[in-house]
Amino acid sequence: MNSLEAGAAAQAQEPQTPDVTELILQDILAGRLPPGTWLKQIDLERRYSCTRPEVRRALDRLVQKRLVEHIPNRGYHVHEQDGRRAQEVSDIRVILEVAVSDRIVAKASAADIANLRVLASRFDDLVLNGTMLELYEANLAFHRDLLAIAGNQELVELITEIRQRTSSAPVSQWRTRARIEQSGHEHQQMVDAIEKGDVGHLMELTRRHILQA
Amino acid sequence: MNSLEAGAAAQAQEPQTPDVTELILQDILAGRLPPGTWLKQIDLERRYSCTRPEVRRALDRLVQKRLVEHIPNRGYHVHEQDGRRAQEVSDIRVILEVAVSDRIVAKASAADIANLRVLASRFDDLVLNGTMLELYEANLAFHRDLLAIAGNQELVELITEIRQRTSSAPVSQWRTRARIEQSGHEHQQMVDAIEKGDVGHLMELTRRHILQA
DNA sequence: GGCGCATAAATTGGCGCCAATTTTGATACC
DNA sequence: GGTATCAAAATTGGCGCCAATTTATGCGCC
Repeated sequence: MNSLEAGAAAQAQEPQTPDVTELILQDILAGRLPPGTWLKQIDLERRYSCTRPEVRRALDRLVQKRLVEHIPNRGYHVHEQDGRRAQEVSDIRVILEVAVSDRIVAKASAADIANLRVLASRFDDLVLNGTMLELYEANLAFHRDLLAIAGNQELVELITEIRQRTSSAPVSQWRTRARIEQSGHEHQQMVDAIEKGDVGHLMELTRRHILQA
Repeated sequence: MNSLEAGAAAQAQEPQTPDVTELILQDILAGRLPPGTWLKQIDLERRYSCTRPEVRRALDRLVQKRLVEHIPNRGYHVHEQDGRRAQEVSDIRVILEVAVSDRIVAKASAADIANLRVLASRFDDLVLNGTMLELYEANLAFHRDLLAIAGNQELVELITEIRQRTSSAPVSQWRTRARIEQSGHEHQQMVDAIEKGDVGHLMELTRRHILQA
């Protein structure tokens, strides 16, 4: 009788109402809507087969997320990538993820480690047989589950949010294939460090991984 | 010709369009709309003398900020305070603010220190002659400017956001007048530590200040 | 007298229209 | 030929209405 989908991830995908906000966000993240693109309401309306109010609500939410910029009586456009902001977000990520390294090592169960290995392997597989977006999502999934071990749910949500805030073109964040493979290797090393209980090593790995990812 | 108010704080107050979202947020923070209160669109429409779409946009934004909860076909209500979440947010604050203590000490100029002393004094004055909300804002202002010294603008915004996320009733966060006076005293001590260049002391003061504030 | 049901009231939420502003294009003038 | 001005087209954004769902109320029934 009563609905029980409080969150947004009840099912993997909702074919009924895929939520326009999420669709536009995916297109921005995938690089299909490059920074600077003007988001005309008419175009979006047609592109996503939705109504005007839905488009407007989605745009307003994306403005709140700082992903698009709104200029009154002019329109909405995809926010230009800000080098300084990206650097600042990386710094924040380093501080937080390094700081909870000890909790991760302390709390990680055998099941947690096994799960991380699966996610790390999935990332490695997608290096060869996957799109950039799939790679991006696999990377996100690994880091989400890694952080979740620390036990601070709010922290997981927070970092997911701020990662979206800057990475307007996550596709271009890994420049070379060599760098991607390196990232995958670092994931494995991080899990190794957790298994061995080497907090210091995990901290250093995390720091370098985030700063040059 | 062209507008230059990119942000939202061009002037101290905008008598033209005070933005309903901000008004509702203030009322929630001030405790005038306690947790659990149902926010009927009709009531808000009349209370803030605005139109239906404005109310709806404001509610949607507050849902994004996690301050109100939305139940489809039922309505919006002020989010109940979650003890676990509040604890987690405090933990995050401790990690971040302690982590940038060294940068604050390193970068603080004489002007910065003078400014912090003014803000700390203002807080102390308001302990005697101010409302709880004024006190709350003065406290926020002190911590904002303190963090700003570290040079990471994104960090300042982030902490401002997550502080709003939980403190549905900031009025009740300081239980006794003695605790408030203690907070004011701690502000002064933190500025002293910065002036002396004592990073370790600032870190310890910050940690305690946040955890029991 | 208590419980269940049907009807009515209220509230939410989707949708479209029209005014205000801006941009673009053409025309006339220097 | 370039520039300023004016008009037309396009886009944004405010506003209200009406259907769908839920909640409250009163009536009949057990």
